[in-house]
Amino acid sequence: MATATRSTKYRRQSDTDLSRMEIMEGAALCFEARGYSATSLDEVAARIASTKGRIYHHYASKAELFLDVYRTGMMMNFQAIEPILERDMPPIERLKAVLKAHVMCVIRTKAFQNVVGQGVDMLRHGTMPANEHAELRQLAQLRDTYSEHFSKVLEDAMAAGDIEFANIKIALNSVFMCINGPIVWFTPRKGQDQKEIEAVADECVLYAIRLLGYTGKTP
Amino acid sequence: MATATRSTKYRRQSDTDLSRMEIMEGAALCFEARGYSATSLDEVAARIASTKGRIYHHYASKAELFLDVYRTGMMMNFQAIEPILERDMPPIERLKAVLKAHVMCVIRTKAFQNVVGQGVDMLRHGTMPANEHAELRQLAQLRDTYSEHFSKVLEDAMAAGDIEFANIKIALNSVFMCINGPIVWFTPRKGQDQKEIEAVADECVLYAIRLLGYTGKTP
DNA sequence: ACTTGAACATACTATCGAGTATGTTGTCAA
DNA sequence: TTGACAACATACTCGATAGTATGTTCAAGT
Repeated sequence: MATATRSTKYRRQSDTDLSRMEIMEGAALCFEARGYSATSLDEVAARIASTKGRIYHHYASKAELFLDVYRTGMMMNFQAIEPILERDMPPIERLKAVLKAHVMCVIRTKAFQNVVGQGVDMLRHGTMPANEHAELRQLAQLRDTYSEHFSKVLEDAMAAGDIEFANIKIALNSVFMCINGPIVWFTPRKGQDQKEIEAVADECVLYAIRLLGYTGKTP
Repeated sequence: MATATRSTKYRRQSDTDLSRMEIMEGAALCFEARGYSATSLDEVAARIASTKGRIYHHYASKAELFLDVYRTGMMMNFQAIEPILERDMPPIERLKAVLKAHVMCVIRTKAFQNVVGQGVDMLRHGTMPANEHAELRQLAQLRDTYSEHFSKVLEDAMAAGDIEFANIKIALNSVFMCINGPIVWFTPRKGQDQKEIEAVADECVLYAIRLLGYTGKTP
């Protein structure tokens, strides 16, 4: 019986997760298109051919839904780069690989990454109700951790003499602006296959490492 | 009498412009902080220690106010770079100068530039009431013209052999992401003088031209 | 002095959307 | 089979805010 109960529980949990993911995907698209506050939950519901009741069954508030999309977007980023951080390779190659993985991830999860950006802004400007503000701060720490990973990779490559920059804060910000660019300007074309997308990503990575003073050869 | 009438008219026009500018500055700060739709006109009014009545005396709608801020932001950009475009100088130097001027301008007019960004997004995603949509398109054309100026400067520098890139659209987008970065991440410190701000701008420009393959010497 | 109109402020309306309360359906366990 | 509960849908409430209608002030023209 214990087994039966547990399997049931798991299946249900799985169903719930699926439903929440569907809601999040609709929400991410709406938030991306119109921004957090301009998006009504009725719109989100309509996008997934459903109703507001379903959303409120899974989320206590609009803010919680937003935060879940935010968190999920960050998780996608971590999953994209963490395997590479553990691999043993020359710093400059790791840098390239991490940048590439990030760009590919943001292109694939564009809507979610846009929400992440909105979340960062929200914290910066201190909007959003006070009760959810705490979770927003927590998520911002997650973002800082993510940023720290890049800092490390940058410093390693710097120490190896492959790149050079003056102020690491400005350099890192500029790199992020560059590799996050597709979130803003990338629009998927019809019939655009994986190869073409990779070509775009490669060019972004090229510009990002050039920005860091990489010349293509180790002098 | 004609003279008197005209001088009166001018003074009044000047007063009106001043009042509108004050409203726009408050609006720009609010829109930057909370986004277009999350910003109420009561907030904007409060920020300039005034009331909604004053805003509606000068603007027919919230959208019109937004569009005026947008337009003003673009004008600021044009005024920053146009003198340089007319100067006679080597392409690479002109490129550097234009980038520097742009960065200084966005730092100085941060809130307005943020609104410009929101306006671009709005057009891209087709939000905003249909009647104002036309003017939004018009403003987007202004933005395209601005972008065209940079394209020209890039191509000249490319022809002179000072920089090189694969796809000009991606390169230009990346450059813009980089030099518009301060709109997102720059926060003015107290007691930060002009010199320090220029140092930040210079570093942004450095990264932007590096991104374009500039090595510092003409090979 | 008095009229006029610009430049506001004040007081109100009407709508939209977040949140809630309640109803319906299907599934599983006992 | 029935009771319970998850997973929704439907139907409401209520506060916030864009927009409007009206009142007030003051400076300039006559």
